[in-house]
Amino acid sequence: MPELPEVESVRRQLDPGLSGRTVTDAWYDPIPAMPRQFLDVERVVDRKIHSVGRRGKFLISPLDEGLEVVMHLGMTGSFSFETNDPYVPYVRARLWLDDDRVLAFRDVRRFGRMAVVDAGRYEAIPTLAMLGPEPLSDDFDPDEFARVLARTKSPIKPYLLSQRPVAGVGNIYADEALWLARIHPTSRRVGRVRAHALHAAIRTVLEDSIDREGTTFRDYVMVNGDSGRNADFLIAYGQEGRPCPRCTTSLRKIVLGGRGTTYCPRCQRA
DNA sequence: CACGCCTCCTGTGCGC
DNA sequence: TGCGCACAGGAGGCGT
Repeated sequence: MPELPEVESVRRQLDPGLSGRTVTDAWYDPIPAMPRQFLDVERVVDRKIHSVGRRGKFLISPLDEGLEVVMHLGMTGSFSFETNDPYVPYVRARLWLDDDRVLAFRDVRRFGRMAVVDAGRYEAIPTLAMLGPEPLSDDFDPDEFARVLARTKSPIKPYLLSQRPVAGVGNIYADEALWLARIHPTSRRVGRVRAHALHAAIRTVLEDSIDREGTTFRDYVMVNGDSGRNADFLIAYGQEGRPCPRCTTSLRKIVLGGRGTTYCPRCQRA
């Protein structure tokens, strides 16, 4: 569930707590079944964290010595600074800091990831290596977006989820943006005009959600434990059977690329 | 080589 | 009440 607005909200709380801190020790839960969940994490020890940045859904922190730590929340990941609470289940990794605080990475489903890499070397993280432009930056250009969409034969929604045409859009905001731009999720031909509408819609739904600190259904919380406030504002995602706010047609749910997909069959034309 | 499908993981909620 | 199963959806990998 963490998509760009949720990761950005986490980043904003993580940055002041981690910037300038040196990691004094690191631990992670070694899972034979998922050997790639943690990659070279021990290299973070004795390194100073300069800042906490973000690309798409990835948190990226520059360290000393030309290193970076790359973190991904997966489906259920969350960060917190440990307190004296008796027992917090599903903590998969901990970083001890030089101000005596301990950063805990909690992740029920183990889809999250943490890796230390040479800065900018993302061969071990293919989605990051192929990541599309940052949607809220000038790198996300409407005309270029239209050209990229024109080149693919994939249905638009699964293509958005690939992170290649634009970074950070997941299942929730794909449904929201497609609804706003009036594009059918299975559409294989998105022309220039609709590409421009989708470009604007993606920015709108992401910015609005960031303003509300993300969408919480169950697992997503920020570093301070608070939930995001965007769930009450969703129009399409999870709203199957409710009337479309534009045309009152009942919203329909289908499975597309293995993902639940909700849209308005009347105003989102194929 | 782009694309579509399966898999990883675990808790939840539903139908029977 | 209990059981079994579909479902949730991030990204990685593999077959076509």
